[in-house]
Amino acid sequence: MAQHMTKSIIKGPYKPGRIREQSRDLILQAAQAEFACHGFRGATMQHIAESAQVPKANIHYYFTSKLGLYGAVLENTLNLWDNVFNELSSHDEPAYVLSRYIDAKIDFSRTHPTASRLFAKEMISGAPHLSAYLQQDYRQWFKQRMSVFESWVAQGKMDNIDPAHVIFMIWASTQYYADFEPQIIIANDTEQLTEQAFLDAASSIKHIILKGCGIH
Amino acid sequence: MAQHMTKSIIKGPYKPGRIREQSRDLILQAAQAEFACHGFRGATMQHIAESAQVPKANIHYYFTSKLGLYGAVLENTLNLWDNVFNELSSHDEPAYVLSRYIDAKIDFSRTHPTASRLFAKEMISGAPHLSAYLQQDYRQWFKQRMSVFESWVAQGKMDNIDPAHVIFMIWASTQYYADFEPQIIIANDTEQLTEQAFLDAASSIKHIILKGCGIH
DNA sequence: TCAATACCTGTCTTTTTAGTCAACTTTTCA
DNA sequence: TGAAAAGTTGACTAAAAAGACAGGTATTGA
Repeated sequence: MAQHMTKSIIKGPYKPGRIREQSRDLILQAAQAEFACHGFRGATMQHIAESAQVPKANIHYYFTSKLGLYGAVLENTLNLWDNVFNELSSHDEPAYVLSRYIDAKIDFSRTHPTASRLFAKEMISGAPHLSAYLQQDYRQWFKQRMSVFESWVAQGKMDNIDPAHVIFMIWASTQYYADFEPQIIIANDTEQLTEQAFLDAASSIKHIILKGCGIH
Repeated sequence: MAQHMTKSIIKGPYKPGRIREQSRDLILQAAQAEFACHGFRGATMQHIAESAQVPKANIHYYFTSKLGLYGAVLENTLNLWDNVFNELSSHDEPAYVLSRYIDAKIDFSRTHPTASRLFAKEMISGAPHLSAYLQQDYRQWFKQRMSVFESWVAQGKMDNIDPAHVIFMIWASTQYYADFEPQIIIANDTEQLTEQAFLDAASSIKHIILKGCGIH
């Protein structure tokens, strides 16, 4: 019992499923980095195992296969996206809504660069594992936001621009700072991107998007 | 001799190096598609061989190794970029220069989507095979264009925005239509992107960038 | 405390992969 | 035209890959 208590203090109180959750998270995190860097085919279970510092067989205890692990990583990452997506809510003032959305997207690029890269890799490969998501949640979200933009155009609150291109521009510009980091680092003559660099980027993007769309 | 002539008519006149060039191009094209879709590690020589419809051993006759082939593909693709890069030339009228550049970039996304994706994949992986290029040609090009923008700002021809972010926004927005095609296709409720769709995208991007930067 | 359950991992198998090589055919040019 | 050079390829090797599995240890709750 004394032994158990000692371990308890170190590892935290016993709880069923606690170890499972902990181990899964550890593996998922290592897998996300590996898949983001090398894509599904280029990633290896051995590398993921080494990165997570667990034996390869342990990964197969928690995940059925490489594809199953990849699916779990994608699902895990999709939940993160959702929060940022919902930031672009319905509101009367386009300037307020778009500003907040751009800030949230840039912040996501800074705090979750591997998540951004994972999706970029998947998209570039033709999104073979995301078709269900794209057809469902994403499509619905996109249509809703489109109608919000259209109402703004109708109310004369912004220029008559196809909202789809505005949304694409915001996504492209904000994700660029996560996905194309090496290019930006070299252009900026720096070692790594500071938080201030991201804030400056957000500021420039907001200026160009808002003014460019005729939003006051 | 008659046999030779017959073949000559079909295959074209004999020329030293002709076969070499033809076979290399065939393989390079198949390799570009494979690397663009699956990345360096995820690509397999077997798939490239099948796609190019040559035996795998033939690839190794023309290219030293998988890495050598990848290097050749990258080099081949870099030359394409250069042409588009140089489109952003020095000129007195920012509206003219940026419009032409955005048009050229969007056209590149439409006509060379795999080239765009290849670079995107390489960048997302941390650009391990492009450091030499980034440190040399790219860095130099970037600095030159930056000074052009700065002179425009000094002359009051555009708003006082960090030019780096403007360039990044243009790149991000134009490449998005090649790299994130699946997302755009689903958002647009279409089967594939038409030339008109690219022209519309260019039009919207030009509107937002020019107006957003205060360029008349 | 003691089954029962959950968790862990070294070792093995099978498949896939990059790359080699020697025998072969086609092309070239003097 | 014929010998040298260039191009072609089926069959092979060695390494790396995903995954299976049995025999272990740790955790849990009654």
